[in-house]
Amino acid sequence: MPLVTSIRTSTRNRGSRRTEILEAAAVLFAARGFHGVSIEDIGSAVGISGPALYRHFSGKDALLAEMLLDVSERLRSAGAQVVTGTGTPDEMLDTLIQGQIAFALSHPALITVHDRELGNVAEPQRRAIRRLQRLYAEEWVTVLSELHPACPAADLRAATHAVFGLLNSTPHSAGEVPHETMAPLLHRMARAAFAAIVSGR
Amino acid sequence: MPLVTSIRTSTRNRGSRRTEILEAAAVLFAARGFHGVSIEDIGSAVGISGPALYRHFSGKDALLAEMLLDVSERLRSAGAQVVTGTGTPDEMLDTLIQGQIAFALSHPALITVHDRELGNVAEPQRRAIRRLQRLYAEEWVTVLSELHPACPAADLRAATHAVFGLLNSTPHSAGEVPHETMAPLLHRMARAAFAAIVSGR
DNA sequence: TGTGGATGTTAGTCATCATTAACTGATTCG
DNA sequence: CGAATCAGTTAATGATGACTAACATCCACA
Repeated sequence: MPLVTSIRTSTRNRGSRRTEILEAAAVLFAARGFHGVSIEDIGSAVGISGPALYRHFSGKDALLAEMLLDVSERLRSAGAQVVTGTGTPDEMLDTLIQGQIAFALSHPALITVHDRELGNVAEPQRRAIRRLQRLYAEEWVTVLSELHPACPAADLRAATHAVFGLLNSTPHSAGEVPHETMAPLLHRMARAAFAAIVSGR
Repeated sequence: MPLVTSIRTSTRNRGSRRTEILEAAAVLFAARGFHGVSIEDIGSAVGISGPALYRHFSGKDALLAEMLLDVSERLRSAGAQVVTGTGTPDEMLDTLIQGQIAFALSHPALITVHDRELGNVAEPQRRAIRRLQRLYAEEWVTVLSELHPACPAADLRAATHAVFGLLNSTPHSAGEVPHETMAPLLHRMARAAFAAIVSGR
């Protein structure tokens, strides 16, 4: 019995509820972990209550899976666009870094959930998410390998994950520094970290 | 009815069971999150079953709290020793980085739990853990502020957390590269990242 | 020798939670 | 105007899980 009858006039607001739920769930999952959040919690965060979620998702697991799949896909496709496009490897790396920073700063909860909760996704979709994550990381590694041809790919992979850790730290140290300061700071640190890969003492 | 009667001869192995439990729990918490692990899971991981844990800890919450308190305390005290000792700021920073890397490489599960699960600790002890974490970070900031006197403390704090993210990434990208390669790589990247704090383009 | 404490065990208990059922009001569209 | 579909609601249901109770061993030691 929705007391507030739909304010939205027409077109039925396609999918807005789904994304609204996904966003609220991301914040809750980031704060308390997947198993620490109940269906009722998520529902009441968007003003509906409990089992109404099943009108939009087939279950809690499916909700998490879709969230992670969506994030992984967005990152990977943004990355692919960079690598496909024109530019020197150096410029590509800058663009990749900038994209990751922009995403981490604007969707901190999603980033947090993204690298914490994969273990709670069941096997059919787990593999798909892992694959997208791997593809995304491989794009970074490909660019890096042009800048450091002598460096073993395994090291480049490790360095990439380390820089992901650096860039994704924003959700944890959030609020203290404005984005306009944070973004260039992180960018410089990431560039410098990559430049230090070379094993020259 | 312990079929295997105590192999340990004497002195009752003070507290060995406690630490054994803490270590097993850390691995499980890191993999599936605090709420994703049951008391029964932890018990069977150390060969006892379920409620036997209550002979060692007053509850699941207390177990997590003690785990985080212990890690935070170990890191902070190691950090304090560095800062108190002699040496140039540059050397101190190297020592701090080295200590963090050594800890992250040898206790990946603890590091993971440490920066994920604070939100699941209740308020009396949450504050204590936060305090230790803050003190530890402040030690890094103090050293950094001698190297970058012109830089605002807030930026140094953000940079410190970013480097924590970089160094603590090891658990996620583990196994691919041997420690002997990983440790110096991370060290170089961390040093370079800190050197890039200076806002000079 | 036998008593007490430390450690376990198994069998409840009580809450919480994901999911399903049954039912209701609106909107759209023929 | 209906009838269908969408998007909610509240009330079960069934599992799981934290914690407690009652009971058993073993070891140290007086």
